[in-house]
Amino acid sequence: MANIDDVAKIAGVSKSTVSNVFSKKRPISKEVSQRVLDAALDLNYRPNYWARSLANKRTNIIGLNMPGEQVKFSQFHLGLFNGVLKECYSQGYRLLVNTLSTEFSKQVEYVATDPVDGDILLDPAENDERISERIMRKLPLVVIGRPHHEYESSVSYVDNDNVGMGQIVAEHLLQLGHSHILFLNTQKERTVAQDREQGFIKAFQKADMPIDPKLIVYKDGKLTSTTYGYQMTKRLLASHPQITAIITDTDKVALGVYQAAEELKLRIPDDLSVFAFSDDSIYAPEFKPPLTGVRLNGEVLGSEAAKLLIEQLRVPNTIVKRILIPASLVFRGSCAKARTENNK
Amino acid sequence: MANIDDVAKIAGVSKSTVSNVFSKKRPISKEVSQRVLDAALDLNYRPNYWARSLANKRTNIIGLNMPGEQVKFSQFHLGLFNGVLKECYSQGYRLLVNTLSTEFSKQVEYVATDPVDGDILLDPAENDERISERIMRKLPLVVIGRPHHEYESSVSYVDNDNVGMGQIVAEHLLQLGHSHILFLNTQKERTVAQDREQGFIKAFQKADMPIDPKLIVYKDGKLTSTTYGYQMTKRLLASHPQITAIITDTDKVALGVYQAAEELKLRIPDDLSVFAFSDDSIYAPEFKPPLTGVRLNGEVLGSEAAKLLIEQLRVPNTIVKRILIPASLVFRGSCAKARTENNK
DNA sequence: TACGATGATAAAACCGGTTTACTATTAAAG
DNA sequence: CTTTAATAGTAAACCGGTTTTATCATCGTA
Repeated sequence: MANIDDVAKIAGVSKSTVSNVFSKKRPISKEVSQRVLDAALDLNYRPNYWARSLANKRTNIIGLNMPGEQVKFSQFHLGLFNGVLKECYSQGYRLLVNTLSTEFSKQVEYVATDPVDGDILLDPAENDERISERIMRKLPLVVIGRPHHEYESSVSYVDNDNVGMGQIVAEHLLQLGHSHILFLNTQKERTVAQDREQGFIKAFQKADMPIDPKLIVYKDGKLTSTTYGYQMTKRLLASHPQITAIITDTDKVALGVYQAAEELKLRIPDDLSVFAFSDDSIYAPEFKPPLTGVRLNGEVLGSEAAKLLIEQLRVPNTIVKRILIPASLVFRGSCAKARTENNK
Repeated sequence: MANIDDVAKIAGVSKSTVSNVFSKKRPISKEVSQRVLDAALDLNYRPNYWARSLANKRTNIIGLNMPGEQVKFSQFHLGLFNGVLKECYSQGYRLLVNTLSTEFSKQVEYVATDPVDGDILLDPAENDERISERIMRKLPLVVIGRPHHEYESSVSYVDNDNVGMGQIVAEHLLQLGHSHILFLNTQKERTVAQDREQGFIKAFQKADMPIDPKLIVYKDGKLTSTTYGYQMTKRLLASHPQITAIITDTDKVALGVYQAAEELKLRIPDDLSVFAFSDDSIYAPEFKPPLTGVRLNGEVLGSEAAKLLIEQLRVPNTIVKRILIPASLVFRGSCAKARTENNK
């Protein structure tokens, strides 16, 4: 492959002139410019991306980083991904999807700086090494989802309005007359769990209704989602027969609820209303009855995150920002008015 | 950021020794190694990705390239994407998604070589510049989908077994007693159209049945898929009332067929069987009746493509390969036995 | 005519690694 | 006790760009 020296020689100019013709960092006279471009065309020359990045200390690539072993993209990620790409596309950035196995990235011969100008991080966890590492290295960073307290004020992030969502959902069910609502929350450590719960409680307080703390349960990380939904539904309905509605984290959990309900001969939604956060799955409409949930705007989340990051790259030292994306309910038929004493 | 010279100085060795400790290209004694690693840890040093790439002429990044303006990933792409990522993950490659707007990539200041070791190309087109360009530059390349004749024998590719699929579908319908089958094919220029048609015809020949060429129609690029399905169904059913089954390209086309059928008061599947290639959409199960189609193994397609490419990168001058992924029918209820004269 | 200012190009240093060619040391072989 | 071979490490060149500094011609102005 031809390099910048070859072009310089053919065009009869110095390499710095060729460089400036391509990078446009300094004006080069029309005639010389043309001579250089002609020579480049002749030799089929293009500036080398790596050499340029090395000298520029910029790559025009942003990274999308998902936690180690989890490589599966879901429907929600698809939207997110489309959002990020849309933004990259229009602003001239490439996207590097980074899901190297830890096995690889720990080996000495693979240790290296990341080949990106900045990163979008998914699913932040408590004491997330990925975050602390990037802060230490001063790498521009935007997190999708709320990071834990330790980083919350030092890192820009974009998140669903989980508090708001929790509240809206609870209010909706309260208005339908449900007063004993089982909340099958996700793992306690995750920030989503805490946020949704907070909204849930807020709705009860606003309505001046008492909350039974036993009706908020958390997923055990070891259980599969469906098993979790199934087991908890059976257990809690046995101990708390007053329950008329269940809020689940995902539709997979809801599937377990449906199974339990069938065994218990409870009709949905007549005897039991079921609600699921995240409308992201392709299965939601296939439930019988179709599952009511919220629409997570993955695409908006993605594009906002990308915008935020690119802004950081363009204008260094931008302040830390938080963006909350509101979500809307999607009514499908798995929620109904609470059964009253007479039709019980 | 600390660089290799800093580390060398602290550890009291030359930079080439540091380089060899990290790249492991030459053995360095245990003690010196340790001294270097300690110094690196102290300085929080990591080898610079771009400097390394420049010297090595390898990036360990593979590119996923979609045609210019089309940035939307669909359900099918999702599977494909998961397949590619799975392979990257286990083989230590990063994935660069490349969807820069042409507006950007044509500007002189953005012209550059691609920062990848090789590319996976989606949706090859006739006279595809992306292909010819990469062949010229000798960039390793794997195409997903069958490229046109000009490149077919010079480029490795992975594709669905469209010929086989066309044949299986036609055979299935023939066995159900349909003899007048309308084939709403996609644009004539696309290789998928040609392949599926070939399989379709093969099935008829094998069954020794005549084909009415008027019953194979092609999509006009300007129409939306649904309009295409709707208009063609109305037109062809009017001129050829013997038609008892319709094969469509996608479920969007099928939706148009369903609409037309409803207007014509034809019941599906009793009066009219409908089949759709590609099960990739989330809508297929939501049709009434649910749509019968084929399962495209996007994930397999993706992982096979990635494997092929990585093999090319590891072993230069590997021969050109073609991989066909078989697809399987998914029966859902939109196809039935052909109506016979008596129940017509 | 001489002066500083301006603009275009060139020469050389630099970005941060890898690699080649060479030297010094030690071990094994004859 | 040499000779040969293998091992460990280094200096310098190199990968292909960018950038700083220097050079030189041209121009307006005093």
